[in-house]
Amino acid sequence: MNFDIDDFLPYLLNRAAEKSSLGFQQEYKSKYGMLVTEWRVLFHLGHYGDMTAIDICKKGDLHKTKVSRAVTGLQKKRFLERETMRDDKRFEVLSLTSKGRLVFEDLISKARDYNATLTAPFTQSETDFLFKALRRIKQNS
Amino acid sequence: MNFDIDDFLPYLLNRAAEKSSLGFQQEYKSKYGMLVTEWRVLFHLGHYGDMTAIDICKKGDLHKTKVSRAVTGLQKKRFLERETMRDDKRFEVLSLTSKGRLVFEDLISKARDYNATLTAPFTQSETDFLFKALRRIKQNS
DNA sequence: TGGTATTAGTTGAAAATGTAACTATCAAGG
DNA sequence: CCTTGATAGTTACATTTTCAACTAATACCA
Repeated sequence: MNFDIDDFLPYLLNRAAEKSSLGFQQEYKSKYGMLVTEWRVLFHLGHYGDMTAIDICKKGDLHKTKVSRAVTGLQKKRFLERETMRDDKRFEVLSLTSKGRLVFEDLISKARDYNATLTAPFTQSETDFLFKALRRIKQNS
Repeated sequence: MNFDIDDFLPYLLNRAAEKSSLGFQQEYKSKYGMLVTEWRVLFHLGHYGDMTAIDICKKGDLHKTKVSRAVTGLQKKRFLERETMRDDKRFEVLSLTSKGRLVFEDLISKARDYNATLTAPFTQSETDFLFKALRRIKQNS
């Protein structure tokens, strides 16, 4: 077995991830001045509704310091607001502002298009398998 | 279409990549004190034989500053040596030392095992497709 | 030959990330 | 109550990464 660079899954995954991220980066970066983690946090809030930071950490495999900083950044941009929970003051509920929601709507539609472009070379069942396999790798590892 | 977090390919790829990298990290990190990029450079040299830094950049999608620093690190560990090319003094040929080669042999066999574990849930043809698809995504993006 | 543009590789500063320690709040048990 | 231990979130510091500028060598071309 000729074990090539592209045969080592973690490395191949990493390169595919980086390359595929590049094309979408300009959408949130140059247009809205956002960092990756900020876009991810916005994604969560837009998609799942109000959440606490720790919810986003768990759901998105993100470290809490990253989320903490992203939340600060999004707040500075007036994309979200935070409110301490009354019954447990350790928690802060994060919610998008109307401005933040507009940005989310714009980006999510771009994301859909971009996703479609990425999966265009594959049939529907191939795409389904690809996603299923990646989720499995993500969970098992 | 319910566009979930796990349905956005760049993000899913990123998470799969990070998770799958974790398990292998200890092999080169705790055992040999290497960084990811150092392991990747070692991988290239061990697999393809002597190369210049720029060759590794192109082949491995690595930025030249990363490679430059990784080469310095590997040299300090006495895993590789560099020699300026006589006919074009801008280039340096990088070659593994015998010590470096031993480390490579150790790690490459671990990498093979680890790869097998990761792909264990899939059939051979599923695995083949997965790799083919990832290479395609890497190239197309 | 001489001037300009490229290319290989390095370095320094700024930005981002990871780690660990920290504050504030709450829960549980005596 | 009061202590101990957990949890949400922030902050400080060290490590990495990124970006741009730099050196040294070569290529191109008038």
